[in-house]
Amino acid sequence: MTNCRASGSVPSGFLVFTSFAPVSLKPPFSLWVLNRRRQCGSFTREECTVAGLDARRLPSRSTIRNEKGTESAQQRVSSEPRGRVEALGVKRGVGSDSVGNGRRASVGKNRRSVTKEVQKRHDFARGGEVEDTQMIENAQKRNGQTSAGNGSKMKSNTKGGKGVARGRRMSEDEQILRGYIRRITETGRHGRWKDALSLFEELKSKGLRPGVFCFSALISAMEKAPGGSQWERALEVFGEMERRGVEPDAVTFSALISAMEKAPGGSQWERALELFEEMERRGVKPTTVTFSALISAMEKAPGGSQWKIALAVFGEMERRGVKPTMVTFNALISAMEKAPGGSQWVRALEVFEQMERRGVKPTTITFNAFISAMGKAPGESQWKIALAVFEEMERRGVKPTTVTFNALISAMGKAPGGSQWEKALEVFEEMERRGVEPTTVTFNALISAMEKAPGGSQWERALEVFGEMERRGVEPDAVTFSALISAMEKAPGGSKWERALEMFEGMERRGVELDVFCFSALISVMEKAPGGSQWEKALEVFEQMERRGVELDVFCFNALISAMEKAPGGST
DNA sequence: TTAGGGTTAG
Repeated sequence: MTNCRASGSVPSGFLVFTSFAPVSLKPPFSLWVLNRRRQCGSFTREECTVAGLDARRLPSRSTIRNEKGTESAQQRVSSEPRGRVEALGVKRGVGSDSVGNGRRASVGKNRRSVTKEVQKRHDFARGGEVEDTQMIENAQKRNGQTSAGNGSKMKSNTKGGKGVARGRRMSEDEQILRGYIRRITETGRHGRWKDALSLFEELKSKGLRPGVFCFSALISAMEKAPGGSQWERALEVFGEMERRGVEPDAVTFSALISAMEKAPGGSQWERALELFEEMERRGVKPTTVTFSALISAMEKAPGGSQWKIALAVFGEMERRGVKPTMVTFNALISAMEKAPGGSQWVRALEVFEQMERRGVKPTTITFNAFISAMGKAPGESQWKIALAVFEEMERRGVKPTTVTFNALISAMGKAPGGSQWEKALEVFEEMERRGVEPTTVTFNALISAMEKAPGGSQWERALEVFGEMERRGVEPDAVTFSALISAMEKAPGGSKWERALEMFEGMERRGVELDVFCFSALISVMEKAPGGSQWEKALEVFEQMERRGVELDVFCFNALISAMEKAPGGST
């Protein structure tokens, strides 16, 4: 990729990164995150603010105990956004025993607050190879037995619970149940959460009793629903699990935390932390996966990552001797990458170094996250480092993918003053030479790079890129159009507002969602119309946005204010 | 038989 080689001023080789001032990975709040309830009294308002929490809302441990001794985890975890879930209800065919109903049924009944006892049972359950019919467990509970010292391989019993069978034979029920679990997992992986729920209902209707594996699989299916849309239902499933007295394990909690991570519009990161705490209360030991999922939930917090907490979680993981893996480091780099304003790009670099020192091998995903972090550096993208990272990737034989090239194009596009738009095109050409398939995201990044070229000089090229996209049948989306409209705004000699309007109408024709980005861009286009502001049109656009119920933000107001300022004679 | 990581727009 000689075309994209960093210029002579770029330090070659990866050693350049060690020249940065070391940044400690041990944050001051590592303990705080995990024991925040116990310790909150000693924390400053600032610490709480940084963590996104209201100090006044942090109850003391004793308050929680006295409040309601029998309060269930489900209540604590999902008390707020319940309205919507209830309004939606659970799909047809789900009986009274279903996840949609009786969420509170566990309250005060089966809830055991003594975590040790729970853990014993938990250990027992995990120690046995199968427990999903719950029969063994239930029988044990009835008999008041515990798992102490029972390390033998337990096999599930037949229906009726006559004694515990030892040996390799699996009951028919159990085979059927395993089949269901496999299918729930499979449908879940394909995003078919409704099918997963139906299977769950079906197995119950056959008299099979779901256990921890089955519930975890179902929660995981909810977690994998497209767009993270079923995160609340994941909590509901957890509620049913509780109600049935099935003890969740580390896998259950990890899946739940992961569901919080994927919530649309940014993660439910506070709930993820609460789930983690609940896990602690019950004595369920978090694993590498749990911690990684938690870091990811911090990464995806709305409005930019909760990067400090992500570091704190990492620190806690270290303290406990839970070994971070490549996935953990990738999540941590991403959390640095998504810090508000791209402020933590140096830390992304530090995490990468840390990873290297530990002998954890970076993969394509690591490098992608890393390149992306360079592209987001505040003020000006660190495009030279991004290129150096790419070269290093090559040197190590780590294969770049579409995502790699997309991140690289974006980093070029964001170079100071839009100076690297040509390099963005070169990266694209290189991608083509290698037969790496460009996607909508690729073209969007490219259009955006053209839009940012100095003096709006490449507005026509932005249109050309769009034409190419069309020619290839790559579907444009809202991002494409808002970048295009912005390119029209920047044309030298005044915006091409008529073209922009055309694009906007094109969006509607194609059924592309009109979001606040494209409305704001269109308002700005009107403001910059040649010969003075088309302020009346700007106002019209704004009104249309309101009529359509598009959520307004600071950018669209700013755009409107700018347009009004230019109205002749101060008539508005 | 159950759990974790990467890309685009003002």
